[in-house]
Amino acid sequence: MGSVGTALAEMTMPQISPLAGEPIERADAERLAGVLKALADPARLRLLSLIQAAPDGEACVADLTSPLGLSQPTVSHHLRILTESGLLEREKRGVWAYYRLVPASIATIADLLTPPRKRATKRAR
Amino acid sequence: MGSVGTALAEMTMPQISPLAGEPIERADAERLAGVLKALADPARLRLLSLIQAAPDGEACVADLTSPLGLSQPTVSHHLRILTESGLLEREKRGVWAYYRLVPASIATIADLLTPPRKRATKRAR
DNA sequence: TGCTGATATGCAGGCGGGTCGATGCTGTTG
DNA sequence: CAACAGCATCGACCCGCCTGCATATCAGCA
Repeated sequence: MGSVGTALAEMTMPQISPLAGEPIERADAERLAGVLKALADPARLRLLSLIQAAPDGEACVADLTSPLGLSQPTVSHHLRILTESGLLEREKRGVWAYYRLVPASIATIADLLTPPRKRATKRAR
Repeated sequence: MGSVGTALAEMTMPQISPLAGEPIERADAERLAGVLKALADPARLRLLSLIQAAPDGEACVADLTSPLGLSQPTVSHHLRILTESGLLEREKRGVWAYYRLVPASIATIADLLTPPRKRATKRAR
């Protein structure tokens, strides 16, 4: 396991909003940008949308290639990026790999992007 | 003026959420991805953060180059992208160009990314 | 055991984007 | 009017990413 691409969905979800209080630092900006980069792709947005709208809120790769019009390796690639960003979770049942949303992650991003109008931003310290 | 890069901040703000209801279409995905691409950059996130934290909620280019550690043309480039995405607005006073946030735009993005947990999402059909 | 099907990975091509230096433009100042 | 300062644009370089093809891996099945 000396390689690089395994189990990194840990430090992905940032905590500091760029829209509340003092300017964010470089490291926080890069982490938030990383998750936003995962979102900022039409194919991946459609993947999230397709999975969310799937019968049980889950879908496997074969169900997604046709609606997207992309090849199977490309779809796997996008699903991998979304999973490593913490936006999707993967469960392998038999030969199929089922992907489903992680609502908390997306909610966190939405929260960070919400200006301090209605959210309290928890400035309680 | 037959060029391409002028006054495009019109069809930028999307309306359809990828996380509520039926799958989004390709065009909507591309528009939302466009705005997210504008956000998905550390320098631009820090720019938004710096402007938001500025004394009157506004800042000019010269105030932003030093904290970012980027050259003035690069900062102008990022500000241009943010402005064309509808996230910033520009007001030129004399020689200075003052940029400020457009909270409604960012709130729209945050709203589209909010899963139908707390938001009503208008599932009325 | 050997085969088929579903998924992941390697590799390569092509395009878009971030960055900087140089330059042009405009408004201010002496 | 001349010099200067702030900002935008241009051209260029380089890196990362999206995509597909080929291939490897793994589970189920005859």
